[in-house]
Amino acid sequence: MQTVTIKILAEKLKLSRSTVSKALSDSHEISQDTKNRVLAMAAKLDYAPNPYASSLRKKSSKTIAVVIPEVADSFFAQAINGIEAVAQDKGYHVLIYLTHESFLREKAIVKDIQNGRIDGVLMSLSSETTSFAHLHALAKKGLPIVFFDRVCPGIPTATVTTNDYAASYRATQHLIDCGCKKIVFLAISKSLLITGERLRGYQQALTDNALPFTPADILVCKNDMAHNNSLITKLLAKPNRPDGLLSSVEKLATSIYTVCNQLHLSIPGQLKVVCFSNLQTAPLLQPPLTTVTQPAFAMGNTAATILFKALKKGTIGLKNDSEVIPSIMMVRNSTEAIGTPFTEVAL
Amino acid sequence: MQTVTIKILAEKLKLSRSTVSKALSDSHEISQDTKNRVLAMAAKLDYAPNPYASSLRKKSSKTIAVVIPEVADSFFAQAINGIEAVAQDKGYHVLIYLTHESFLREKAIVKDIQNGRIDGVLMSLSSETTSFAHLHALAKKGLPIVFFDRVCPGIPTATVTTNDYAASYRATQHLIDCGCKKIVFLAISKSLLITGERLRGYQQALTDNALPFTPADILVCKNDMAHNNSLITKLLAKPNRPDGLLSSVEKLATSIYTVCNQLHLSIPGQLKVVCFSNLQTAPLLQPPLTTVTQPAFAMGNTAATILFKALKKGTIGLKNDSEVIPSIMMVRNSTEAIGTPFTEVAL
DNA sequence: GTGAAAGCGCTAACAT
DNA sequence: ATGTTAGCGCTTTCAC
Repeated sequence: MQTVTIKILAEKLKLSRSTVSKALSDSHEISQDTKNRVLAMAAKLDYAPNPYASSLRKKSSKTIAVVIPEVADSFFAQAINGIEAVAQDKGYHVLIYLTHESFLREKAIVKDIQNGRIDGVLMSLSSETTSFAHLHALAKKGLPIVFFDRVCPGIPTATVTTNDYAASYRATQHLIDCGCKKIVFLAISKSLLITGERLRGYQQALTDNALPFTPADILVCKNDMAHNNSLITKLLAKPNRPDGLLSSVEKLATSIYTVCNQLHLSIPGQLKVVCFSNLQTAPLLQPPLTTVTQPAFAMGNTAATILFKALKKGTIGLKNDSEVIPSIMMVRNSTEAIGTPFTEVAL
Repeated sequence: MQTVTIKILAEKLKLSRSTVSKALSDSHEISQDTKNRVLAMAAKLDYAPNPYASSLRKKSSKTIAVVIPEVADSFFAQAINGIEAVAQDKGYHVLIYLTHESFLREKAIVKDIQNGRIDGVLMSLSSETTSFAHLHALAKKGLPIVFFDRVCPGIPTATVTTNDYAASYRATQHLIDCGCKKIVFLAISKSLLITGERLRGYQQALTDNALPFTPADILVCKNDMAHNNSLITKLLAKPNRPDGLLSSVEKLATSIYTVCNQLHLSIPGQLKVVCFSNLQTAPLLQPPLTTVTQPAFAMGNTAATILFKALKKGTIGLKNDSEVIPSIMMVRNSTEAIGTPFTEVAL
């Protein structure tokens, strides 16, 4: 089966290729009459332009890359929806790359997209990433990058984050208000900026309430559920176990609840729990989980909007502007006694 | 900044472009010595091949499209992981397109990927899709397609599904075994083949147990949570409300639980619930949810494997083979009294 | 308003 | 083993 090209259209219409090309892109130098004829023939023959020929020539591909750790995570899934909404609107294609929290994969992916395949990048770092040479190399190519959520330090470009420090401070304060004396902070990385911010908020709240803090109050988990479950089991089986947990990672909520079930620890009676999480099912868990809910859709949407604006203007490199979209705390029964009405706290 | 091309490499090395090209692709007609020199220079100048030039010339792009309804859904998120694992392994890129259950979007997307941008398609239909002309057009172009989960009838190509009929029969039987006399079946579409299969299993189980069935026992929901909640509220507020629900869609579990909370209906006391769902949090809900869990990762993985096999062989069109990977039923407290141990049922 | 011609960067015949 | 040449399909000067 013969693929229909501009050349074929031109022959059928007894026009030159350039005229057909211009007509298809609605150039003002082509008469309306000719445009109509060309469009009609294109429709009739079901002509579809070859995107690679076009990209090669124009040095732009109408494609962006989204590089994220996971897709089976409510935050990133919702962020993708936000990105996709803008992309479909602007006629862009979205290549999705998953690092699975692996630094090596991230490096390989970043290297792989440096060759002109894409016009821009939306990215959230892997939890393992502590060196940034691969990203500096990417930025140096002049490829527009917008980091969202897990941003990269030291690269002068646009970022979209939420108010991690304030949210974490507020969540910790809430645990303290609920009577917690010993709160452990859970993370999956020590290096991510976002972890640092959340940790800082947590520590400041402790300090402001004259509560002690020791490095042992930070539990660093991995991207491995079995391993995390055993870490958390160890933590909660101790005689001097904490009476509050602040998890900076959505996926750890599952581990915490599972372990508490196994140990017959009651939430919130013996342990109060707050989790940074966008889980749809948070209100339906046993007990309903108090969450810091991030504006995932909006963050993806905003990041994409910034990127497309830069692409449109043809800016080489992006302004160093940082959007911050606030999170919301949803107070539920994992921190307060049964019967307390649900409260939503702006941050 | 000058992008490094084969031409530049050739000039620096005082070789011809074709020699460099062949050396880079490790052709046997090039001496080891030359290969080494070329590779060294390529590394030194940080040469990256232009994928569009290559795609244009070779008429293959090392890119596949994944067309699915949603990404914020455990089944599809896990399926993507399965697909991505194979794609990364084979060096393919993955374009993700979301239909959001809209037929119009699906048509637009399918049209958009028909132009040689991609080498193959993995697809799961939108719930609105009832006409298949756009997909026949796609198939006619000779583009390899593998349908998974929500397959398209009438297109002779490979498919990957789970044992929907058997799973649904077994789940219904389980509800009946738990004492249900009036079971309502929830779906988001009447047209999807998969819905039909699940409905068939449900009806057969009713018949085999001499239970009546009326069309009113099917509740067709939409892609709109507020609307679904009100539909389900209407269903459960009736005096002759059902005593069992079989939901063929993951996202409806949230609605069912939310409505039951509002109506103070106890699960499983007054209503027993089974849901086709891959939710990680199913065991942690109040009460733990009995699910039919689909092999999402394996289905994505298998679909991708079949596609890549076809791409490798250069088969025009795919064999009409259908893989079926069984689901598992996880019996939890939404169907059985508290205290009953968790049971896993092979299907 | 239309056409001729060059070239994006790469690959694959076909020489040598 | 290396080089010459043509061309993938499209866009874009530049000429008429």
